[in-house]
Parts: sequence; structure tokens; C-alpha cells
Amino acid sequence: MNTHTEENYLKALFYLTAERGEVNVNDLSKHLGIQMPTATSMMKKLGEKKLVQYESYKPIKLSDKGKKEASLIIRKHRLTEMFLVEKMGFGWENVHPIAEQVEHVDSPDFFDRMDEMLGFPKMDPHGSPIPDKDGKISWQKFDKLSDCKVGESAKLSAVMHSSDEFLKHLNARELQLGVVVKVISVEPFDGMMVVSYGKRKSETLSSIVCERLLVQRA
Amino acid sequence: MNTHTEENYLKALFYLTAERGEVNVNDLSKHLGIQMPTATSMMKKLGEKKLVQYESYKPIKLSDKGKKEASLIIRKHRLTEMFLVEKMGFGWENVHPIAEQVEHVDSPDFFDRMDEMLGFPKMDPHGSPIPDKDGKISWQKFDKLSDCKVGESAKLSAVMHSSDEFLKHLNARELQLGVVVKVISVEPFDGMMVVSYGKRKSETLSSIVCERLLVQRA
DNA sequence: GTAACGAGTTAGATAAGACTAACATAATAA
DNA sequence: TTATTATGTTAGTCTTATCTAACTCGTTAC
Repeated sequence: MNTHTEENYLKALFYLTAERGEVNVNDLSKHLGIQMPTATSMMKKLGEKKLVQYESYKPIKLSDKGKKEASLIIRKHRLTEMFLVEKMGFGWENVHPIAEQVEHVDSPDFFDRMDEMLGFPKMDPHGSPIPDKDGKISWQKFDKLSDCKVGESAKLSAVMHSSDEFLKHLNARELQLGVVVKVISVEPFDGMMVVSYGKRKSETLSSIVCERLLVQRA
Repeated sequence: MNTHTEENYLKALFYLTAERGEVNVNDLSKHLGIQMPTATSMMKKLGEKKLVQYESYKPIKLSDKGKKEASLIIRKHRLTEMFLVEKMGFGWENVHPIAEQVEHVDSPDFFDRMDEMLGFPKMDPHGSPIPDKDGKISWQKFDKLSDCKVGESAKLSAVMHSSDEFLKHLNARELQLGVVVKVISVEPFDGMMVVSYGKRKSETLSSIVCERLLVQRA
């Protein structure tokens, strides 16, 4: 069994690998808000436990074992988020800090029961895939809304880097997963988009927002 | 804010005080499965934080502040147990170890939501009172089944020292909270009781069990 | 091709929470 | 009342996870 701290390092490595391809000590320490020597010494430790492949001055890689353990923590996190939203009535912008704590609970039964009550969901409230019991993730390919052309319609399917503020921004515009958005116009200079969906016939979204909205084209 | 470890000490002190009146370092260390010096040093620390009144070689007392903090952790524990049983379908014999972990989650909203979903329950699945948001506990006076006389009827209202094995023992006899039990006979030598309830017309209970069953006389 | 800077490591310190060994106090029994 | 036993404390060590300061490696700029 790993400590909570070790679990948090594994999770961070998993996310950073998915996001940036390669992870170095600097990225990792910034992501976790710690100093570099702390990260270095933890990498040595996780290296000894065969959870990462670590050699001085080289990029850090999760081993297969490390990937699996990270996935299983992420599974617990995402199941918890889904449970909080679907069964306990929380808003999708409020569940992260709670799930961040509950994910460390050591009780397969607890999470299996959530899974069952939720009907074995494939996605969390932000559209991120929930790993299965073996830690396997079925990656779905989404397009960014920012890649859609004028006239195209697409279903909002997931959000990237879901922060509190970003999700509140979407809430204020009634942008929920499942909504079908049509691109009315794109500002060539800054990529700002005017879109229509539901009752909203002309909503303007910044390119920053459009980059972070993942969609399935109609 | 206190650490998980400190929270566990506060909880232990609260339970031991309720149970034995006075707590000494030896009791505390045995209860928590640690060595005495570890308990001594933690008592000094909690003393500095004004959570306990501690003087060398004297019994340990929780301060009012310490009592309140302990109650609030117990509140989270018991709400969680109730939630696991009522909303997630766990057996009352399986919820303790999960609640032991979930109780340390720092999120008033999370527990308030449980409370609300449960209809603001006064008792946990074992009949123990759930402290209110101020940490106040409404103690209810129960009799032990072992104090009842032949011919008396009483409603099973709570259990003491609810361990896994004890609860399974009750499950096997369909003894749930709320069941009305009638005392058929008492063995004078060892206090063993023959009782009837529901469909069970003649069930024999050891005095150990009867001592731990708390009832309200009819 | 070397200087400078960013990234990474080593060494040593600290705090929390545990331990053991050794000593001290208090309560109990003879 | 003294000896014995149980309880409690002190001192010192260990591990985990963090830090700072100082040194090293590597890459980019000139």
C-alpha cells in the first residue's frame, strides 16, 4: 500500500504525462506546489518501489505498475465526483476538493457500491473517462470547439482543466454536457466564437473557453 | 485544524471518558494500539493546543474545546455510518472501517448534505446519538436487556461496543434495532436469557450479549 | 566556445508521529 | 514500612515528507 502522499505523486505524474507527454522534476514540483528536491527524493523512492522509471537528469516515466495504481486512484476520484453530482446533488464545480479527499479511502466495497448505484458510468461529471477496475481507460477522441467551422454543430462532451472558475463561467451560460452548440461566426483575429444552443441564440465565447470545450461533431 | 492523528486521539479520549469516567495514559495507549511514551507526548501537544487538561501522573481530561472537536468528528463518523446503511445499502456490521476514514474529510457541505438526505437523524445505525452541528449530544437513557425481569418486554434501541462479530451474532438471530423482545426466562447461575420476538419464540442469549443490548422498557 | 541561466541533485535541517531503553512515581501487598 | 508491580516520563532514534543552501549538469546566447 502507498501513502496518501505517494498516491498524489502518482496521480500528478499520470495527469502531466497525458497532458505534456514528458514529465520533468520541475513540472512535477510546480504542479504539486512543492520544491524540486522534495520531488527528486520522492522519485527515488517511487523508483525503488518500481512505480516509476527514474534516472538522474532524465524525464520521469510511470512504470506499468505505476500507471495502473494511478488509474485506480483516478477511478476512485471520478466515481466520487459522479456520486456527489448524481446522488448527492452537488454542482460539478464543487466536487473536486471533496473527491480529492475521498479518493484516498481504502475500501473497494465503498467505490464498487457507488459504481453500481450510478449504473457503472463511463464518464465523470466533466466528461473525463472513469477507469475500470483493472485501471484501463477507454480514451475517447474529442474535438475542440475551437476547431469547428462556421455552420457546424457539435455536442458538448467534456471539458479540459475543469477549474471552479471555468465551470462557474459555463454554468452562467447554461453550458452543460450534452448541449448541442452551433457555430454562428468566428472572429478571425482572436478566435472568439458566437454560438447558439438551446434558448441562447447568440452567445459569445472567448477562444480560451473554446479551446477547453471538447465536443463530438454532429 | 488538527491532523488525522490528533483527531483520533480526541475521539479515543471522548469514548474512554464516556465509558470509564477517567482516562489515563495506559488506557489511551492500549485503546489506540500505541506505546505509552507516544501517548504521553501527544498529551503534551494537545495540552499546548488547549484541547486537553494534562498534568504529569494525573488522569487526562478533555477541555470544553477538546470535547466539542471530538463531538464534531463523532458526528461525521455517525452520519457517515448512517448514510452507508440507509443510502448505500451496507450492513451495520460493515460500516465502521469506512466511516473511520471518511470522518476525516474536511467538508462541512459533504456531511450537511448527508444529514439532509437522511432527514436529520438523531441516531446512528447502532443506536448511538449523532451530535448536532455545535457538537451537543442528547444522551438518552437506556436500560440493559440484562436488567429486565422475566415477563418484561422492551424495545431494542441500541448496542454497546458494536464490533463486527457482535453485530453478525445479532444478524444471525434477526435482532435489529426496533425489535420488541420479551423475557421468557433467566438462568440464575450465569444470567443467560431465553427471549421471544417476531417469529422467534424461544431464542437463548448469553449474559454477555444481554449486557450489551440497550433497550427501552415497554 | 565559454558564460550564464535554468533544471536537477546533494547535503543537512526540521516537524510529526511513531518506537525502545532506561529511569521515576504511585499504588499495592507483605 | 518497605518491597514489588504497574503506570508514567525522559531521552534518544527512526521514518516520512517537507524545507533551504549550495553545488552540478546541460543548453542556449553571444
